[in-house]
Amino acid sequence: MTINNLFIFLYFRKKNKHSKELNHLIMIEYSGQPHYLVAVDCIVFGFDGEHLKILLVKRGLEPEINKWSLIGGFVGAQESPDDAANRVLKKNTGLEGIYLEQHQIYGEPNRDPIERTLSVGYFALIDINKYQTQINDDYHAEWFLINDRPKLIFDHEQMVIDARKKLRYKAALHPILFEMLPKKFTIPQLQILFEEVNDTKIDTRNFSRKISSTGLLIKLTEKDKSGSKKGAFYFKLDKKKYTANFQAFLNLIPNLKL
Amino acid sequence: MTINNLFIFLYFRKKNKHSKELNHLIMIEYSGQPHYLVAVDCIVFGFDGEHLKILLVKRGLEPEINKWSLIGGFVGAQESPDDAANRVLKKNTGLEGIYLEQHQIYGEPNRDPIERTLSVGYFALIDINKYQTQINDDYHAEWFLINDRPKLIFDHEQMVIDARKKLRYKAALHPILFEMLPKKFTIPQLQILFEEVNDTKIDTRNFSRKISSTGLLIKLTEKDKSGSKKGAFYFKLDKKKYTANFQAFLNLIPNLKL
DNA sequence: AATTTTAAATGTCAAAATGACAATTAATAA
DNA sequence: TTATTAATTGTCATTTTGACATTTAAAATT
Repeated sequence: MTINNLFIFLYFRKKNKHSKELNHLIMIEYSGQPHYLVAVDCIVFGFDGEHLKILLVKRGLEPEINKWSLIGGFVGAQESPDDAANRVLKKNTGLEGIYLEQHQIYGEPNRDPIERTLSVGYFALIDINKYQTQINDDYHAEWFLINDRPKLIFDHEQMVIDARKKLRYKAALHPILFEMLPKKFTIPQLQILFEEVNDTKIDTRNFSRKISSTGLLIKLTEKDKSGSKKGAFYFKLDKKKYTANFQAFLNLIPNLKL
Repeated sequence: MTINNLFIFLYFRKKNKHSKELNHLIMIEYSGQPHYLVAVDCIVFGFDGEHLKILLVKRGLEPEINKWSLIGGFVGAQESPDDAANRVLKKNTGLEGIYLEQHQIYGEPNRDPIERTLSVGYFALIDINKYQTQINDDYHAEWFLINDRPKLIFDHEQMVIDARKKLRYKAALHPILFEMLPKKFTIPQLQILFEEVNDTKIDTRNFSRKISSTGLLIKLTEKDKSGSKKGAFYFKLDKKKYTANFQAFLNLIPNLKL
């Protein structure tokens, strides 16, 4: 009998002094159940202005030590899975307040060869530039092109595939891709990001019309001259409208097939 | 040291005979982690032709025995959470092959007062008529109007709220509501279901135009005379198109706000 | 048998959104 | 001054949408 099970027993002894039957029932139904490790794994997406990337780390524990893996960790006793995901993200990127979304649970009995572990998959979107300023090599994290990533441990490969699909889905309906851009960005930059995520070319004219019609962008006076002679105007998000319209549909991808 | 932890130790003794350091690392990082119970809870939606309903059961174990709860159970050692959800659904409804979708994990440290338990929330859609033929009273399951349900245990109340929101979201984009209708159904029936789920009135003419334009329905020669003198034609799903277009957007709700 | 009743099915039209395509503009480089 | 390059803005036919009205089929009533 483990400590946990003992605790249950005492708890109901106290509450139900006169019911032996009840104590018995608890022991069967609740305490006899198997316990598992619970982990979180984060698929961290970034955008370098040209391509979609993911952040991977070299795993620091057995099994599969030194193999590339998603950023993850076990869920501690005093934290929720969401808490755990935020914690490991901060540990590995130095960033707080990252856009983080619970995605799917991975729970095949033998997905971890050592011991049964269920993993809650998250996907995270971060501004790659923010990260680079805070980079420290303590955790051997590294950005990879999404289409040129190393083999990953366990079922992490599947997690990346699933998360990418979900990112595409979500980004078609909600303005989440801004999370991967700097505060000031240009329309051409934004379009490249959409094209990368959806693996498609978008007509420049129709794209900017749709983006403008959302009313989410505020045009700045400054221009980004790095990409062309003419320069492209910077925009920033209208945060009030962003929050208010987050659930609104955008449909930025023509002839969308998911 | 529990049996599980011992197992890990031996596993790496064997694989890494010459590395004491490695064995040490495993014990810290892997075995020292807390283990939790993992459960599934299913929000089962049904439609009786007039109103949206959910299926609840009287809980058969402490704590909160005899209180109303979602259909749930612990994840067994040899099954995935998906397996577990299908198992408990079959046990409580007699039905197999139910539409089932992983929804969200509920993992606040103190959500279960006895012992830390994480629960994977699922939502399920079933044809309420199919169920009624197989009903047995062994598990005290009962249908409740979604808007007139009893108080639920733990965080099940929140689960229902979340699942309902998700159902609405999903149903706006994908043809999932057919899962709650009999094989033969009429357009007016379908419309009432959409109205129930979205808590709104839809214009009859525009609705049938949109539904027709999906190409998902096949008109039958038979009519349902129960609702009117004229009778409404039965339709059935074009299963090939249903499967092929499942991911396609429908946007059946005008002025949708999620 | 003709008429009434009821809900189902179909029709109209102006406004908005979409997709395909081309011309103009602002800045630097030659 | 001109050429070059990418950013920006524009046109138009087609489709989709939302608001609204009429017709139709069958049973019930007179």
